[in-house]
Amino acid sequence: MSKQAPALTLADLNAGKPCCAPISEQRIPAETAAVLAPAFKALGDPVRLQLMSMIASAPAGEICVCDLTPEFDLSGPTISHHLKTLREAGLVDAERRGTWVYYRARSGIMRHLASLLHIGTPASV
Amino acid sequence: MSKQAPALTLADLNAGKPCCAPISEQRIPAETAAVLAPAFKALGDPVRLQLMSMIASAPAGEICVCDLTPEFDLSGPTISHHLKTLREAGLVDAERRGTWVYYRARSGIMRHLASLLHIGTPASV
DNA sequence: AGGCTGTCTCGACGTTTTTCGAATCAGAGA
DNA sequence: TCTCTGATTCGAAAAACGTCGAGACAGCCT
Repeated sequence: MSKQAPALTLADLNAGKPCCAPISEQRIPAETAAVLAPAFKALGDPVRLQLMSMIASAPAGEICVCDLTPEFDLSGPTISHHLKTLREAGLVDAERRGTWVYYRARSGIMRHLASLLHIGTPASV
Repeated sequence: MSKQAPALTLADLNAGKPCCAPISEQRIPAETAAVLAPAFKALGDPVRLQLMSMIASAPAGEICVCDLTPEFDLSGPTISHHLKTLREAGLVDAERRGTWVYYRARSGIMRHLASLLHIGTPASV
């Protein structure tokens, strides 16, 4: 699974605490930024953002690659590559069942990212 | 390659509605993804994520470039380039006052992005 | 077994991004 | 005016990225 050996991963961050301070309340240190940035980067492509949305909003909580691919004017390998990026960013999990592979969102991570971006009420800033 | 001028911008999206459905509740269409992705992409770099955090958490609600630059082992032009990226992504506003330029976060946009990522509270975590 | 289908890996390509130094622009002050 | 400082733009080079076709792998079904 881990091809590289980063000192810290997104999952580690999430495991440590239920959440984190929004970036508007506390300046994030360089190490934290290095761990978080790849997750945002993964969402920073229109295709991956759509994929993430399709996965996260799948009625069954998961969705087959075979349902994802035909929604784009892109080759199978390209979609597979984007899914791998999402996987390596820690945003989704994949599971093979027979011929098909199903993806599901890692909601804890998603919540983590949402909290980071959240800004309190304008007045409280 | 070079696409046509984007018919829609992040600011437009935000102006339309106070917020939007989280991607976990509703699959986002391609056009929306195309508008949103650049914002996440802008946050997808460790330097920019730190810059964003410093700007968003600035006590006065704004911060001078002269206070940002010395915090990194990067050249002035490089920091300036990242700030431009943040600006063009619609995440921050810049204002020149005399010799110095001040940046402030566009909290409406930030809230918008946070809401998008937010996942309700399904039984499974 | 053999073939078929769905998914992923590999190698390659053109494009985009990150970074720098040099040059330029904007304003303050002598 | 002329100079100094802060910030941005310009031009270039290396690295990373998005995309593809070809091939490999995994699990069905005759």
